[in-house]
Formats: sequence, C-alpha cells, structure tokens
Amino acid sequence: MSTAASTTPTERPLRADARRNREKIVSAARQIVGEHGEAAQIDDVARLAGVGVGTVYRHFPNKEALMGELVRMCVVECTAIAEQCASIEDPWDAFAGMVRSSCERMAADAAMRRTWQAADDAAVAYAAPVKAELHDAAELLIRRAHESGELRPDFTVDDMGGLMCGLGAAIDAMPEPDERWRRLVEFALDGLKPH
Amino acid sequence: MSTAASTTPTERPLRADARRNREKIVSAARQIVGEHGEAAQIDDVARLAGVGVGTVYRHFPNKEALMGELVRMCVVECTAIAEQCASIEDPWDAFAGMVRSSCERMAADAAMRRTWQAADDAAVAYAAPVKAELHDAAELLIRRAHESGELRPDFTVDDMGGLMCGLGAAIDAMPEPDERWRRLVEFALDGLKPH
Amino acid sequence: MSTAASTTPTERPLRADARRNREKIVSAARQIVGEHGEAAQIDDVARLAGVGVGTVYRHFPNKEALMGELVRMCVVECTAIAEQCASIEDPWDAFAGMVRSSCERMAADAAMRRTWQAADDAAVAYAAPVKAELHDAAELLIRRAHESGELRPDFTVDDMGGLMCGLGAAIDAMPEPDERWRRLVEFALDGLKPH
Amino acid sequence: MSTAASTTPTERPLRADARRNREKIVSAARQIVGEHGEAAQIDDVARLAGVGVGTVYRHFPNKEALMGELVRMCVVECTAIAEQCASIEDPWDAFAGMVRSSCERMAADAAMRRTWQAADDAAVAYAAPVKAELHDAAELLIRRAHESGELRPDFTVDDMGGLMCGLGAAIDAMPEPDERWRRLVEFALDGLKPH
DNA sequence: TATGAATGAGTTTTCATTCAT
DNA sequence: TATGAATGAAAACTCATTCAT
Repeated sequence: MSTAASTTPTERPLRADARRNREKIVSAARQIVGEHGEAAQIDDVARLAGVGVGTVYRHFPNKEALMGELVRMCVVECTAIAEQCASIEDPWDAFAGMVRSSCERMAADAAMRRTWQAADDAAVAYAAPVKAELHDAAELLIRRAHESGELRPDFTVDDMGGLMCGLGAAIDAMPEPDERWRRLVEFALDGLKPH
Repeated sequence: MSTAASTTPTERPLRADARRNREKIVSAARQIVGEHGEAAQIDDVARLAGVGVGTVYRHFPNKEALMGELVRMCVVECTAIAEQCASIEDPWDAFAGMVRSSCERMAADAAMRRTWQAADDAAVAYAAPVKAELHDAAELLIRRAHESGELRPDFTVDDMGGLMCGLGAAIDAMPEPDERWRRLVEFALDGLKPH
Repeated sequence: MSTAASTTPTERPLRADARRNREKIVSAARQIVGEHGEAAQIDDVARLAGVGVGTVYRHFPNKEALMGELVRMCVVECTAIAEQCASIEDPWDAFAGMVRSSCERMAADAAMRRTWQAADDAAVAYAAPVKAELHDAAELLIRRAHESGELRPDFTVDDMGGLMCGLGAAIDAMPEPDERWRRLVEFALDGLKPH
Repeated sequence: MSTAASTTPTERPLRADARRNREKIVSAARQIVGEHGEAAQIDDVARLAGVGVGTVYRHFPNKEALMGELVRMCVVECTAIAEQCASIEDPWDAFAGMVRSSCERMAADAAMRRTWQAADDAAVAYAAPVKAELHDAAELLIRRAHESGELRPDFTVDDMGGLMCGLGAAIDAMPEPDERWRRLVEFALDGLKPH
C-alpha cells in the first residue's frame, strides 16, 4: 500500500491550487469534448474551468496533450473497471461485467465515447503506457473466461479494442431509451459465447 | 408517373459536363473524407476533383450539403445492398448477407465508415428521404428473418442503425488483417440469432 | 530581350490583380519592417496593403516566407546596383560607387537596413539563390579594383557582407544629418585603399 | 559628497543575497540576449538564473528596465576600456586600443553586440547617465589623437556610436575565423588616419 | 521575501465562403 | 459558367506581467 500518486510518479507534486486547477481543466475538457467531440475548443475549456487560456497551456503544452490526457483517463477508468470485475467469482460474469460496466460508463459519459474519435495518433500515443495495463487486466478476464469454456476461444484480447469501439459507437448512435443499447450489448455478449 | 430523377425530384437535369463535374466532386469528397474524416477541407476536395472551389459551391451551397450528399450516397448504397439481398431465398442468409455486404463495403471504403462521424445533424437530415427507403428495405429482410424464427424477435429495424454504426466503428478500429473484423461480424451475427 | 518575368521564372504568371496585390503586400511589408523591425506584424502589413490577412497568407505561407521575400528583394536591389556600377570606367570608382549607392539606398529605406536583423535563418536561406548573383557581381568589381591596385589585396568578396552589415548598422545608428553617415562611409572607403 | 554608489545613487545598498540574485539575473540575461537577441524571454532568464520570474520583477520593474541595465553595463565596460587606454602613452595607440579592445569584447560576448539591437528607446534612455561618462572618456582619447595629428580631424566623438555599432554588426555578421573581423577593424582604423 | 502559477491581450495561422475576372 | 483570389471571423498558441502561496 504505497503512500500515493502511483498514477503519475515522475512528476513532482503540484501545489495544491495548481492541482485543483488541473483537475478543473481536465473535468471541463471532458464535458466540452462530450458535447462537441473533435470540435472542442481550448477557449471553451478554459472558460468552463473558470481559468484563463494561459493556465490550460501551462498544464498542457497543446491541444493534443490535453486530448491525450483525456484518452489516458478513459483507459485508466476502463482498467479500474476491469480490475474490479476480476473479483467476480464466475469467469463469464467477470468478463461480461467488464463489458457491461464499460458500456454503462460510456452511456453515462459522452466524453468516454467521443474521446477516441477526437483523439489523433499523438494523443493516443500519449496514453500508450496505461494501455498496457488495461491490456493485461482484460487479458486476465478473457483467459479465465476461455478456460471456463464460456467465451469463444477465437475471441482474443486484440479484439477487445474493436468490440468496445463498436459498442461505444453503437451507444452513441442509439437514441433513447437506455433499454435499447442495453439490449444490443446483451446481443453482442451472446455472440461471444461458444457456438 | 415520370420515370426520371425520382431520387432528387426538385432538380432539373444538369448538362452533361455539369453532371460530370458533380460526380468528380462527390467522388473526390469521398476520398478526402475517407482519409481525413472531419478534418476534410473543401479546397482539398476541389483540387482532387480538378475543379475550382467555386464550382464545388455551385453544386453544393455549403460544406454541410456536400457532407449530406455523401451520407445520402452511403444510405443509397446500403439500400441497394439490402434490395439485392432481398432476392436471396433463405431469410437468415438474406439478412446476414445484408450485414456482411455492408461491412464489406465499409471495410473497403473508409469514407463509408467515416462519413457518419464527419456529418453533423444538418447533413444527416439532408439524407432523411432516402433513409426511409433503407428503413423499408431493411425492415423487409428483418421481418422475413423474424418470421422464419432465425432472428431474435427483440431485434428491430430501429436497432439496425446502432448495429451498423457499431460495426463500422469496430472495423475502423481493427488493425489488419481483414480476417479479424470478419470474425467480429460473425460474432455479432451469432448474437442476433435466437437464444 | 525575353518577354517578361525573368525574376521568378518557375511560378506561373499570377492574374493581374493577384500580382498587384502581391506587390502591395510586399511594399507594405517593407514599410512596416522599416518602422518596427522584428516586431512587424502580419495584421499591420495586411491593413497597410489594404487586403485581408488571408490574402497575405495566400501569397506567403507564413511570416518567415514574407521576410524571406524582403531579404530577397534587398539582395536583388544590391545586385542591380552592383551591375550598374560595373559600367563605370574607373575600377575604384566602380567599387566605391557600389558601396556608396548601397549605403544611399540603406539610408533612404529603413527596411533595407532592418530586414537583415528581422530575418531569421529560414528567411535568409530563402534568398540564397539570388545571393549567389550578388556575390558574382560584387566579385567582379572587387577583382577589377584589385587588379588596378586601388583596393587593398587583403579585402575579399567574403568581407563584403560584414562591410555592408556594418555600414547599415552605422547608418541606422547615426542621427541626422545625412552628412554624418556619408563621412563615415568615406572613412571606410579610405580604409580599403592600400596602405 | 559621499564616495560610494556613484553609479546608482538612488538605490540603498541591497542585502548580500539580494545583490547576488541581481547579479545572477543580469548575468543570465546577458547570456540569453546573446543567444536570442530581441526574442529573449524573461522566463528563460529566470530559469537560467535559477530564480523565479517574480524575483526578476522584484529587481527590474519590467523587461525594458532589464534590457536597459544590460545596455548600461555595456556602456560601463566600454568606459572602463576607454579609461584603461587613457594610460597608453602614444595618442594613436590609445585611441586604436580603445577600438580594438572594445571589438575584442564584442567578439567574445554576443550580448555585447546584440544588446543594442534588442534594446528599445526606453532601455537606451535608462543608460543615458553612464553614456555621458563614456562620451567624456572617449572624447579625451579622441582629442589627444587629434592633437597629435594621427586621427583625421573630421572624425568626432559623435561618430563613435556609429563606428562601434557598425563594427559590432560587422563582427556579428562575420563568420569565423577571428582573423577576418580583426582585419576589418584594422581597415576601419586605417580609414580614420588622416588622408 | 521568493516562488512559480495564473492571467489575458495580442499574435500567428486556418478555412468556409464570397466575388471579381 | 468556371475559376481561384480575396475575405475575415475564429482558433491555437505566446509571453510580459501580476498575485496567491
């Protein structure tokens, strides 16, 4: 149980107010990206965060870096979901739980769905380190589900990206009510069982 | 019952060279959108089409209208696919054929996947009329598949948009080889069978 | 006596109005740089030229390119001066005439003095081709003056850049009246005679 | 008639650490201006000095004042050079020594050459008091050289600024090797002898 | 007091759209 | 009519200066 800050160990700790600002900026960016996708503007992020543009640029050297941080956070959240689901006893329930909870998050948070589209290669590269963790966490659940025979053996970790992107886009395209996208997720899960 | 121009009834027929220009523009736009998505620029479209920007604006009042035309063409192509598949005897094969062929098109043509993302509401609205036709064509296949008991009864035409968007995004996210996204499409189809 | 446009042979001829605008832009830039040196702003150039900023950027991809064009023009003007002086009979008078006329130009036109300071490496590189011509023209005059024994043999073409930069800076630093910098130029020329 | 602090009479003596900071800042500024000229940034100066920006602003009310201080130091150094040369017996050697040593300093220290360009009117005005001293020191050497008949009588103190600016710019423009600018300086000195 | 985070006016640059040729 | 030059509002980014810690 290390003391703290295991997420970004290389940076020296920011002053309390600076950290608060950084959080406000990221949070504002999530909202703006959720609303406007790629068309998100730094000025809007700054205004919503209640800081000057310069402050945004003090924390992130350019737009890409800010987008990259959003991608990183999405990946981190997904990883957390996967790790939580690892504690579920039944292997299939654990795997399905990861998929369902991730979709739940994407449905609740437009930024979670749209960040991927808004992010270009540089932004994605920025998140590469944490992606490895997500990969491992997902792989664990997938292996267990494979071993219990409840997940088709020809579905691999490398298919997870496509699956989640697809579900995200589907959710984004589904008009209300919730009930509809939930149904689609279940169809997808059914398709991942053997046979 | 005039035969001609049922798709765009308000326009009088264009002169041959004007039609050729229009086609060059649309074709160029597909390529540019396929490459750059939302970031596609009118100047690039004009250059690739070999015409001046002014000519683009002669055919389309603004960028949205051009994007809308791309959306319309995608919808028209999907409709054509659905109508071709209507001639397939087996109800499930007909439905699955529509899904598979559409995915094939999306895999082969980046514009087909990305147009939806690049298009805003106005562009989508522009394609509303032809969407009705696609809706009908798809509904027919879905009804037949329902009646033959090979498609889950709780999958409806209204789910088709989400399904295809999802598959498009998944294909876009899947790195090579082709074999991978094809597998994912089969998983999805499996999930649409009863049980 | 070739038809025209011998200065920029690679570019296809611009439309008459476009060329006029280009000239207005360059001319405005000279004035602005003459007044503000490195602090010159594109907006000011556009305003003075009576065109929109976009027009400036249509003719020059960025600020450096515009500065580079100014450098190029300065070099071209100097070359013209050198070539005119080549027709002067007396070798020393020809060389001294080049120096005097160039200084006259620098005194009359602040842009001529300040462009060099405002230009960074990229801008200077842009003018490299025409520099070669200036080098040759100056070399000719210097050789003749060497041969006639009126120019110290240890002054070479490679010293010309330093000499003219120095004289430009001196002129820039000399307060009125003209008579003063003229005297300094004569001192410098005296220093270039043997002994 | 207090002896101390005749250079900056209005300031009360700084605490030792404050003076050290001030010196670190000025020294850093010289280096940064030497490298970047007008484009020098306060943040870079602060970083190089190892202090916060706020500390820079505690010592200098704004950028101009800092630049002014650099100008002042240049002038002070030149004055010191002139005063040292006053002890040289031969009048011409004294005058030429001042020019040569000043050029040596400019060649060795980019800040010494570039400060003038980077400084605007306000910065120059800041150094006005010490300029008077330099004027006097130079005038003395010039008068002696005039009287001995070794310096052209039409070269006056008021030409010194132009001369040194010119030589500084020339040195700045001369590529290696040293030998080259030294030669140019000798040419200039030759030009200042009678006839 | 020293620090460096925050500020925001001011720059450069882009690009959909208009309009003279 | 087709062209592509011109437009300028809008976006990204900078940096001297202020101010909370």
